[in-house]
Amino acid sequence: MHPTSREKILDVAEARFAQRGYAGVGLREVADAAGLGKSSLFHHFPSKASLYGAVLDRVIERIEVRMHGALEASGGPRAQLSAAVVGLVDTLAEDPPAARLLLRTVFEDDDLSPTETPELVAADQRLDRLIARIARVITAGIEAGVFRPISVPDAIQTLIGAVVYPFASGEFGEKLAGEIFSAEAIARRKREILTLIEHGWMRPHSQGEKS
Amino acid sequence: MHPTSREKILDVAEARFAQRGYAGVGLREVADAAGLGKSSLFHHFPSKASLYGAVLDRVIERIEVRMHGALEASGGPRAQLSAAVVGLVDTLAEDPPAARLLLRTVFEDDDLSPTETPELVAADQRLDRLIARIARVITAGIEAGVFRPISVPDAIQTLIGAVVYPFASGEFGEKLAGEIFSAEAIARRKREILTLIEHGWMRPHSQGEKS
DNA sequence: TTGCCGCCCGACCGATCGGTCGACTACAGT
DNA sequence: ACTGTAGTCGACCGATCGGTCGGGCGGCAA
Repeated sequence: MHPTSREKILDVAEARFAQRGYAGVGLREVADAAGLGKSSLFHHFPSKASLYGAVLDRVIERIEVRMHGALEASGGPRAQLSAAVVGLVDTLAEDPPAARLLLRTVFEDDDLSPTETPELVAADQRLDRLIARIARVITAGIEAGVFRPISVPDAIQTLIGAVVYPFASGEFGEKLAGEIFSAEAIARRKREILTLIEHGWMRPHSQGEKS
Repeated sequence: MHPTSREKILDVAEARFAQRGYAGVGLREVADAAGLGKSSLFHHFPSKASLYGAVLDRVIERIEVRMHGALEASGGPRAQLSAAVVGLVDTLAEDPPAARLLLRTVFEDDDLSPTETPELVAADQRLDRLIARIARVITAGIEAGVFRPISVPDAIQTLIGAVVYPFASGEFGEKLAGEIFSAEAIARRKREILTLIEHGWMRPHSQGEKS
């Protein structure tokens, strides 16, 4: 309802960090947008890096929650991976700044990685667990003969690039393909990825396979 | 041999902008790395935005040169698109900061787009022409029945995400898949994209098609 | 020799950066 | 009524930001 100040700060910080990047956003700007004085930010977060970490952790947590069910659901690796991709797309679509924030974070390995901010290492670990789970599903699919013997890390990189980037592409993407977050665009993205997985990674379908 | 000061500035600025982003890089840092005083930068570029634009334009120009031949070569759309992708991967591999710089630029639409820096609009136009050419090849492939009737803008977005992102993923990508710019990694990326295109976008191969 | 010009420099400008400090308010427990 | 505490604030800190200015230095033409 009335979001707490902390949540309000996280919301505006997420949008700003996604739009202008870590170095490009001033705490003054965040505070103003949250309706607070700059000093008040430091009562909720000890530093700028910590605020960024908290924002990032919250985003990754949302994705984790959404993909958890899909990855552990019954059904073969094929169904699990498809459901996970759909869940990821849905999460990114519901939280428009998320995709850009994630990719920007990957690019900031210099400014952010060496930092020992606890929120950042928490977010890192969360992401590692999530990726490990996806890798496990793909590996299982290969061993079961459902997937071609592809390189798992490269497949994950392709997945990230093909799923996350379009939702982070902003004005450029809109000039190319129209409204990014429209229902049709989201559906097109799911179809694009799913057919790519289907034809590119799966073996030609033989009857009686568990999907 | 002895690069001119202007080229030296462009080189170090490209690396720095890719690593830390537009807002994250100070001109002092660029000048020092180029072995110059900060004031000297302004004798070669009138502003920071102009320097960024010149860096970006040079990167896009390299890609344009490399892909031009592939896109206009004889052979069907299938061969043209494959050659173009290979050319893009090679260019990104030879100029490691390029991928990250390109994606970062896409994300900076706020700080950079409204700017009327001539170098930036030149880079923009260059990129537009390149994308239009790729779109034309894919469209031709669909009309010729070689490709499935896919959404061309979405296919291009997928291509950008799957080709460019992995080379921009830095430490994260290396933790996942090892050295990004090793010869093997580059070969794996080509294979990954090519098979994805082959199975995901092309119609099942019938004899006698011009490839 | 003179004068010009491309290149480089240190000093300086106002603005903004992340972060600190001390004080003030409102409410909780006792 | 007293005290502690969570939350907010404006003023202030040193550092750095992009950018300007005036002058120095070396080669080249007249």
